[in-house]
Amino acid sequence: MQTSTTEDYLKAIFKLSGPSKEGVSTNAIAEELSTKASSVSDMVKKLADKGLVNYIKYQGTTLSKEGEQIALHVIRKHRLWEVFLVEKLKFGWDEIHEIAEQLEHIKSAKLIDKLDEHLGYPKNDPHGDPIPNKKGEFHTLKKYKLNDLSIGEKSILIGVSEDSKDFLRYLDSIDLKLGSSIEILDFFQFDKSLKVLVNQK
Amino acid sequence: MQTSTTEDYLKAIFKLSGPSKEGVSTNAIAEELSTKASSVSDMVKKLADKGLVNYIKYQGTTLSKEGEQIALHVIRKHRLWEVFLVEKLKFGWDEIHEIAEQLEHIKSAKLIDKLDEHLGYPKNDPHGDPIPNKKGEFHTLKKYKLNDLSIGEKSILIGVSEDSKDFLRYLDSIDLKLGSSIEILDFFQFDKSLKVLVNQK
DNA sequence: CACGGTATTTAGACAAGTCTAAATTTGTTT
DNA sequence: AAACAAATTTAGACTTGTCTAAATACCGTG
Repeated sequence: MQTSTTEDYLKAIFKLSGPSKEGVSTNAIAEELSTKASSVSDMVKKLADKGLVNYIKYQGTTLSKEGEQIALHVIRKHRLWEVFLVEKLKFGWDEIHEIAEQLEHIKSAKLIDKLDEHLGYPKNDPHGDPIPNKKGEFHTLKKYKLNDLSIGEKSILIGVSEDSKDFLRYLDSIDLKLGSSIEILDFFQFDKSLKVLVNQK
Repeated sequence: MQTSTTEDYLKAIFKLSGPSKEGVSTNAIAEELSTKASSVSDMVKKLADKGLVNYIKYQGTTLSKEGEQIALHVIRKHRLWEVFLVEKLKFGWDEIHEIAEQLEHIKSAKLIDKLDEHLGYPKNDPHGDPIPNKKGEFHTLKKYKLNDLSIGEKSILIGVSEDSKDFLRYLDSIDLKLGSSIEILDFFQFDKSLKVLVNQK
């Protein structure tokens, strides 16, 4: 059983791993986890010893199959708890990250199964990010773009003080559902807005 | 902010503190926490430095006012999560302790307030033990006896495979509610049953 | 291709908690 | 009151993860 620090590292490496198989840099991990590069250097060595990552000196780190499974499982837990906090406890979507960051480390497979059931098997968290299933599957490509989109839209939501459920409803209204084709056309840095192509229009 | 180890120690000391003000023995704490006496000896010294316990060498440990408040707050969290696990996630009452043992260390005052509200401000956990309020109050004397009773009854419940809600209903049926006078008349070691006086009869 | 700057790794130290083994205190028994 | 056993504490070591400072590797530019 891994420590919560191990889980944090695997999650960070997963988050920083682009679609390419490039190794994630030590500095990037350090920044993501608000720690020092030297600490990361130590840790990835240990994670490599446990077979959770592939690490080559000076060339960065990638997740092993097992490491990726663990990362996906932690992300699943994080996102399910976020749904719980918003849907059941009525938290604002902007307050939940820090709490879910703790809850994601609770160890009990049965707990997560029951939580999933209790929430009605949600497919996305309150930010619109997809929730991996028990096997860690979540259709990488399609959902990756949805993920990007949600980040862009989030900034706008802050401006108009909308709840994320409204955001999800908005997505419905523009006919954006699972399976819709999306293409990011442009990204405006000055206001963080996105121009996207939905279903060819 | 205290570590979860600190919280475990304070909770253990609280649990082992009888109604008297006797110091809790190092060995008793070690057994309760499945650790060694030497580790406990080290830790209580550190807890004393932080003002959370009163510790006199060779004479045991008691909680300070602040230490007791923290212990009660942890117990409050533990019991609220137990209610959640049974009432909302439909866990059996015998599966919840280990999970609540982890959940009790989650840090967020707002989370507990909202959880309490979501559960309808329950006064007792699924084992019948009282849930301290936000101030840590839970009417020590009266509830202490209820607590003892629930431990005795728990053994019986295991025998007949009853749910704790049934147990609470049973309590109602014999007219035992908050405020009823209770006196433990006898305790039979061989089958762990209790003979009690309820409302003078 | 050498140079300087950045990224990364190594070395040594530290904090929290734990353990084993040895020393000390307490308390009981005669 | 002396002696022994049980409880407790101390001493020293270990683990996990972190940090600072110093050493080393990598890489783009001249």
